[in-house]
Amino acid sequence: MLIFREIARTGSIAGAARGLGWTQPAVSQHLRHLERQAGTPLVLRRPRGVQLTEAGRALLRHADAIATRVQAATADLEAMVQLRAGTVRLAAFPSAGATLIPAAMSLLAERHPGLDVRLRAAEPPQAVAQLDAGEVDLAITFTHAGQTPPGTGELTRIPAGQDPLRLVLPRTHPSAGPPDTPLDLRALADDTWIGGCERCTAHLLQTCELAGFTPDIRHGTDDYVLTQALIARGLAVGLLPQLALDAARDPRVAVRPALDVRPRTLYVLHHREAEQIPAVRSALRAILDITATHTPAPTG
Amino acid sequence: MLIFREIARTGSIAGAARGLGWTQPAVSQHLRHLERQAGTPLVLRRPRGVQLTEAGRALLRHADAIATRVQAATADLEAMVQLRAGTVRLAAFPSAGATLIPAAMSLLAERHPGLDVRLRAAEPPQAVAQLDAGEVDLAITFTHAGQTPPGTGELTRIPAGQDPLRLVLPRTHPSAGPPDTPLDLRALADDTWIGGCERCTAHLLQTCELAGFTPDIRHGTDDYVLTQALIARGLAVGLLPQLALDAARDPRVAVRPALDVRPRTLYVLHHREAEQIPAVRSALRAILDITATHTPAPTG
DNA sequence: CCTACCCCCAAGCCATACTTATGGCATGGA
DNA sequence: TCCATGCCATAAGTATGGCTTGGGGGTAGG
Repeated sequence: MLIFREIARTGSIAGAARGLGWTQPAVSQHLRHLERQAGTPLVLRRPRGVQLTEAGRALLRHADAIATRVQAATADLEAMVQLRAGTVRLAAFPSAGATLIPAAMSLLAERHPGLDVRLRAAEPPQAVAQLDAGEVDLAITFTHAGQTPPGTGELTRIPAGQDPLRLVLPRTHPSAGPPDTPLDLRALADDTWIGGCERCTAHLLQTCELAGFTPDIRHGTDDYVLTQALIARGLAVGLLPQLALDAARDPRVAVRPALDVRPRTLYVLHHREAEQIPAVRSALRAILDITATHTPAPTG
Repeated sequence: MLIFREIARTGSIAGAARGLGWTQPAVSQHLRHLERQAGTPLVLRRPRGVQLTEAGRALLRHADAIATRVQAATADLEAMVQLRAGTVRLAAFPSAGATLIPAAMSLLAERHPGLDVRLRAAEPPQAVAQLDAGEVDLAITFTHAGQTPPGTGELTRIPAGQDPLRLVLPRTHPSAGPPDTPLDLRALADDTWIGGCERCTAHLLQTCELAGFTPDIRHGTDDYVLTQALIARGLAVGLLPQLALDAARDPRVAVRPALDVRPRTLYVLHHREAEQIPAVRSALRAILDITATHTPAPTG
């Protein structure tokens, strides 16, 4: 095709060969092959070169259109490679989606303004499911200490820092004391508790068992604003991740570090080959850049 | 390209291989090569097959458009090969253009209604020039006996019958006698003559010289209607080809065969390779079919 | 746990395609 | 008229690329 266009452009087979950096017989053979499968001559051989036949002119029109399309295709792909275009779909758990991810998206937009980044909030199990279904490219998830990390088989799991858990109390609570002093869980053994998401509640139960008591969990929600509202009213105490508090801190609650409670670990998950996709790779980099500066590295 | 479309269509490399009649690694290698020059993965390999990436979807759109264009190109070319489309440009001298060629065009239109046949009138030298310039595909020409046939080198010349010359006289002329009885030129040695085109006049002169006299040529035109009008008025006698009389016979003139005057020979000329062009070949056939039935075969 | 499916990798063989070399043909100038 | 120049076609050789076979890893489904 390209050969035929060059023949038409230069008006001779030898000229096309020069233009393509080939020898004259090579071009001649290609033309012959093309004419063979066309079933009709495409050019008339004249002493001073060649002249297109009607069929040749018809083919040339199509060849030009095809060349234009090929050029458009390569331009599109190149734009994606050069990160001037492309889409990345993210699934993140809410508290990360409200803190780390927006920061990463800003960073990414700064680095590559042409990228189209789309975020949807999803708890870890749902995020993994969406990743499996091909609905998102990256999943930002977490696991609490002692829980099995997500990602079955072909998913790549990248640790992305840790998120410490904080005890959240009513300001009026006897243990509401100095904010930066760690508080032993057992001080709240007789309080009313509010749990978080399913896995968070399970972790809370397990942690308290380790501390020697069974918490009286009467409320439950994965909404950290609701949780703090209840706590602010003195209706419960809770164990909230720092990210949730970063996202929305109710000024009416007291926060203290929890003694002997290990942080949750954040992960970014993706399909193994997805890292080769330029837009996905750059998004992953941006996320890891943000998490590296905003959360402590995982300890194990 | 086609391979990638098949992969996208079947959703797996192995499926594409089955569809193409190839083995799976062959398709895999092609895809790898395509991804290499694209610079980004085009599909994600999943356990149950593959899934197109964003770049893959973009490429697929272009590939579909290109495939459509390729299909259109092959359809166009096939239409030309099957004579459902195509153009033939003819140059013919006027008297043939008024008689044989219209008949041939009708025959051709009957055989291949889709063809676009275009005719322009041109005396033999001009017709050859137009053929050389690529302005027409076929030239219908003639030469009188003793003249050198046209066609220099790379042109193919096909004899297409002969066209006898007739003496044309006023009905009142003493020699106007029985129409089918040949008349000796010398009977008109003392008449006033009208010549035709340049080559026809030269032939007239030469023929009369051979007969032993020099004709008194006072008028000249290649318009055979005008010629007959002059003759009808008794202003001259002339030597006209039968085709010219077939085209327009003035009822006021007498026509007799000319004794010892050899007919002119008709030729169809074309570029050697032009015969491979379906539309041109079929037009040539039609013309030869007509001339074969309407004019005697050339004798030499 | 095993089978089936899909994909990748490595090695070998064959075909395609480009090259060099040669000849024919037409044009233009000495 | 002869030679020189360009163009194209053909033929033969070589090498690159591409397809095949054989083997392995991994994941779903029975």
